[in-house]
Amino acid sequence: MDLSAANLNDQQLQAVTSGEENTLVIAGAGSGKTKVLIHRIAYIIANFNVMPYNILAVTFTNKAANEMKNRVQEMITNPASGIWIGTFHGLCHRLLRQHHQEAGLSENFQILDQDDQTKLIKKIHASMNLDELKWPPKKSQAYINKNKESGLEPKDIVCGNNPHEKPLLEIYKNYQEQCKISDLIDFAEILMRTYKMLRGNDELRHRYSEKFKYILVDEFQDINNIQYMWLKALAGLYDPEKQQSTVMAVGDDDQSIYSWRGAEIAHILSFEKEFANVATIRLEQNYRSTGNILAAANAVIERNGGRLGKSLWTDGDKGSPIYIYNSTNEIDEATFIANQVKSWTQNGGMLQDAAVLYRSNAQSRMIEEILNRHQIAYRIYGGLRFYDRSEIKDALCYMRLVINKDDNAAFDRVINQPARGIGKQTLSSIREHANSHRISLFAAAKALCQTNELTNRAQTAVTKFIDLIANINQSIATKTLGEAASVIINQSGIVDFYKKDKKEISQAKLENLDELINAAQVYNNPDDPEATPKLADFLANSIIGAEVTNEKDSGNAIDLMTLHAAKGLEYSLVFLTGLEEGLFPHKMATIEENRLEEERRLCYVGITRAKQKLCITHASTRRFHGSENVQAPSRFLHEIPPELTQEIRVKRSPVAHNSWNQTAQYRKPESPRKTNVADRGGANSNTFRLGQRVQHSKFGQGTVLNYEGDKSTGRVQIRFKQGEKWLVTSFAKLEVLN
DNA sequence: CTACGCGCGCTTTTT
DNA sequence: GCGCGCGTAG
Repeated sequence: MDLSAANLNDQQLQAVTSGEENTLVIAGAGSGKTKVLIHRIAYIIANFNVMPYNILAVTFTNKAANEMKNRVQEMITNPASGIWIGTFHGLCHRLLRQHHQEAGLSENFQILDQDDQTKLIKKIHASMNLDELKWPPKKSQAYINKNKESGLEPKDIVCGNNPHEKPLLEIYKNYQEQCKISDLIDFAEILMRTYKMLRGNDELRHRYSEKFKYILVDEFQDINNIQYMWLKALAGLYDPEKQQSTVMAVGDDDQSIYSWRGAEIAHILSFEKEFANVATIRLEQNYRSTGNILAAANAVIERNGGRLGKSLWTDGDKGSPIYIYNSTNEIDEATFIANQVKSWTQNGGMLQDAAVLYRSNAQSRMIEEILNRHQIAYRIYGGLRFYDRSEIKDALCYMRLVINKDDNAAFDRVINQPARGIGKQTLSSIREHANSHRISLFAAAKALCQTNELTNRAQTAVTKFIDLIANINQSIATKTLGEAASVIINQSGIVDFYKKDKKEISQAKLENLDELINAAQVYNNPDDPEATPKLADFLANSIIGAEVTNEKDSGNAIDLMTLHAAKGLEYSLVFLTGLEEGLFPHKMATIEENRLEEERRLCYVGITRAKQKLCITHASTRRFHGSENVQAPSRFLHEIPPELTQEIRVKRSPVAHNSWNQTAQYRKPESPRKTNVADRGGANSNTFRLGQRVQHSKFGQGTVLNYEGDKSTGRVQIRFKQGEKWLVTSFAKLEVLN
């Protein structure tokens, strides 16, 4: 295979062409790790006399998996379809579907997402009469997931009479029972069950470890216990007498930011110890950022202890200094960003080459508001996913119920959506009957109707619902997936429900439902593209296989996102905001040293997103949870050598906190993507006049006292009953009354 | 059943 | 300050 065209540096080449030994690639930010991974795959196929189906490549996100699939496809001439490329969850799910019997699941098992899981746990708490204050459902959820991530089922846990754990274990048991009744498995269970299936089934384990002669794992620093054990099982480590797979683990200990999700960097060390003959290669040459940015990143991350050790370098220029701006408050911070973005675009920069990063989502509000005010288009990256929208989840739950009437989570969600007269009382009778007979809610509902144990009205409504599901089930029997989706969505009543409502939002929901039908029509099982698409696969895929859509058209807009969401991305211009003690590093993380180190890694991730220009901001005061706080600069700011930085001071008219009301006129965007809509006010003239009467959706009627600018760009002061407010007219939705 | 009002809590969230 | 979840009123 000719690699000369690939332009690999020595270390990259060494990784790509390593032989049959296991390899650990410590890949710094921007060091070309995806390039190494895909060239490695092509190299294996060309040089090791194996077929694509002998290769397994694992990632964490669907986005990464899809990117790898596409790039591999481009590189190799014989079709890559045989390669298993996917996320841990996607690949495990594929194994479970293929071997559902061995895994103890039925053919159409479905997946309980995080939301469903929380709801189910709450129901269990209620049925156990637990005090929600003493036993927060969140704690139970964490307990269950943590144990599953360690591979512990309830039967594996010994807690004796420990009063702190005993009820949790009881909840875990009940939860598992409920999942079993409903034929549902949660995210953690996908992994645990696959691992247990492989561990407990020698024939199956041998088959797959022989199949996957080469295994590649991306983002290895994020791997959790069960994922690591799964890898060991597939690589043949539990079968020392057999030939073992060749594993390449690629990761960056400095970018481990998901320990709170169970990721453990220690697995990198375990990998070096437990796998035979591990060669470690470091990719330290950075092709992304300027010298100053890398120097800052290195200086910050050096403060962490216990690193594997790595120092990024570039043969490019130092570039501009790292700009630091100390704002008076968060309004000033956002205004500064808006102005900087303006001069960036005025100097020929593109909006989509810029990003604003923040530690927590709440910080985006003010930035959105000011960007709106300045007519700068932005997108929130990592907002609500298509499949998380309520109408879509409702539709999916109808589909789930149609293929499996025992799916309690689905039953719960749609039994009275749209409202069909089945109230709390009726539901609790159903639930009680289901719990005492250990049957599903659907079965319980049916039983209660047959024995006339409900009020007449309730019985009629419940019977109607049961018949509805049965009828739909019948009518889709011979239909294609797309037709079935359409039938289910239309007959369920959700379409009529939204059609009756003339609000804009309902219209959008109807469009989303159409889009879902569309998705069903074009769906093909990525694991088995030849097969006739099945509803069960489509449903599962919508939960674990769907890429987090950040809307089709990226358009010319600046990206706003959390630091966590930024991992893996790069921008010419990056604003790193809110570098203040308590916010970043976050207060909750400053108590323990290891959590502080994770915050520092997060900072490292943030800095290394920037290609050319990095702008760090911190506010002297910031409004939080409703009150104003004095903010000290983040310790991370002091960790950047001053010679790399340049403090920015701007001439500005003082922006006092209350000079205009910063929240009253804020309206939450309905879509993750948001571009500016100028002049949403309902009036026809483009200016206000003093004394004009106006109507505001929240504050009621008021009188215009003062105004600045016109309706599309300005703001207006209005006296309402509850006081005087400055509102930004482009989004205050004011109606002129006279 | 829906609409409103009150109280609580509040980091990040690949699947 | 805002959203949510729960409780009560209509």
